Amino acid sequence: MQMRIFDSIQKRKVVFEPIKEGEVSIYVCGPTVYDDAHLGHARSALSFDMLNRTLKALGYKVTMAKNFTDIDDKIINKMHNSNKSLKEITDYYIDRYLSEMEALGVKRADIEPKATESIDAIEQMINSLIKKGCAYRVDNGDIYFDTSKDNRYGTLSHMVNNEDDMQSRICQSDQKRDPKDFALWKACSEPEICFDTTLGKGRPGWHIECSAMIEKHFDNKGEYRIDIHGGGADLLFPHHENEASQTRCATGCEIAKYWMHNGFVQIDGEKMSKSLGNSFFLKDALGVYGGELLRFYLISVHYRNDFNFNEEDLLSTKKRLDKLYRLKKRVYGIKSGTLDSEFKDTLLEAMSDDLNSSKALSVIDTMVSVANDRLDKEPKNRQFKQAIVANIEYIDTLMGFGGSDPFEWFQQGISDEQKSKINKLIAQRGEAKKAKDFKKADEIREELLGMGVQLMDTNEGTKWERVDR
RNA sequence: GGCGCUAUAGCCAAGUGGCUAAGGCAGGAGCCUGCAAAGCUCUGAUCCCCGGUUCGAAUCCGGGUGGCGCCUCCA
Repeated sequence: MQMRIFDSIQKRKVVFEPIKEGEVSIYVCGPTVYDDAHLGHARSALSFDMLNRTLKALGYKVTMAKNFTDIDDKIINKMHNSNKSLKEITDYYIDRYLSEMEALGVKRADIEPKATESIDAIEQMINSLIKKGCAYRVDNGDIYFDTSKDNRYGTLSHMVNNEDDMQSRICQSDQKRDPKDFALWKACSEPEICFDTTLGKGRPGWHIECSAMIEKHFDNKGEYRIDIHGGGADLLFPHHENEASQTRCATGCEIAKYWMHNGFVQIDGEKMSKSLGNSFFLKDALGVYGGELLRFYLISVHYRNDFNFNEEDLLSTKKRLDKLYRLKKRVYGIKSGTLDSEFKDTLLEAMSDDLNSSKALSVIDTMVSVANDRLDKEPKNRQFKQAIVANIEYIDTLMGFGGSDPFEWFQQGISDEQKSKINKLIAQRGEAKKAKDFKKADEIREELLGMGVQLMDTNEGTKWERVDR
């Protein structure tokens, strides 16, 4: 089975062909750690987590890098406003980011470089750019990249720059030779945020870190440095354009063979922003809905499309995931058996087609439906039950959901004390039912429903789930 | 102003030239059940509008209209 991905540069789906047979190198732009992660960070992380899992499932040896930008104007502002050190701020947000990503089931990257720990590579790359005449220093000590030296600048994003228009946007005091030029190195003197290097005292610009980190951590020496470079759709220009240009000028190589960009997240049809006051922090959403549901919801839309986050949709999507867990309850305690190869192939094929997670979910829906039907007809077919267990395990591995305990899933947020009360009432109802006192049995059922507990009489006895109304 | 994305049933959402346009939620009918719930079965779309290309288009091209994004820090 081959992997097909949509390459942002060619603007079409292409068959993925790795630089090295059987291996894939991926670099994804990570967050600037000056604030809590929002749903957009989650979307990006999930998109490339799916890529990672799918490539691994196809048998590739994947090396994935995701950086942390831990030196930046916004962080420095926060430092000045909060009286905290740079490291206190960045450590705090890196920790939070990692634990929130874990809650979403995002696998850790193999390499997690930080800008402040890559100064050597950054310095080396800037020096090399200066040597080649692709960078220049201005009066205040800042160093800029000279975009005019790269005749392929703009070929990545296809941005045609309108000079007249650009004029209005640049700051008058800027000493750039061309509006498109960007800072590689910002001179400064504040000790905590400056690095003493052969470039002078200063700190790196944003774009250079990714190029430098890729040089540092990946060692392909051919035409391309890495296989796939990913990030949010907004990064295509100027960030990725600049990265590509720097690497091209410094090394003569292209930075990445393929580029992938995930779509945006909107909230109730509006762009997320603090000023709008819409709750978009991942921590808030995780607190209310939990990581697994959030993951399931966010991957229900193809990664390249924009995502409109909406609580109503999220809750109807939960019912879809519930169905998987009800099936899991039906095979509870059964040992895993042989995976249904047709199911596995169909699911993996959907994901191999440019991460068509929407289609993958529909493949799972069908598996659940077929399994329920057959379990109704053959309730004692142990081998079939074992296959279902294996199927669900495979879903967990490839898609990253379905791995929780099915009873816990439906009983989240209910204390042991409440549970014993519920069980007592269920037992009482059982007695009433046995005595054919249906009036009393129904009263108890109503009482439980009032407590948010829905009963289900099954062959294996009465089960219950928490219901949200 | 420049560049680009998008428009599929009440809602969410796949499909990008050709059998009956996936799947989920909501709704309706049935089976099952003491009754429910769950589960299963059945049930819904001339694919934004107008032209064009083609034997054939939701799918390609042109023009509208609506929504959105990037061009400034941004996932």
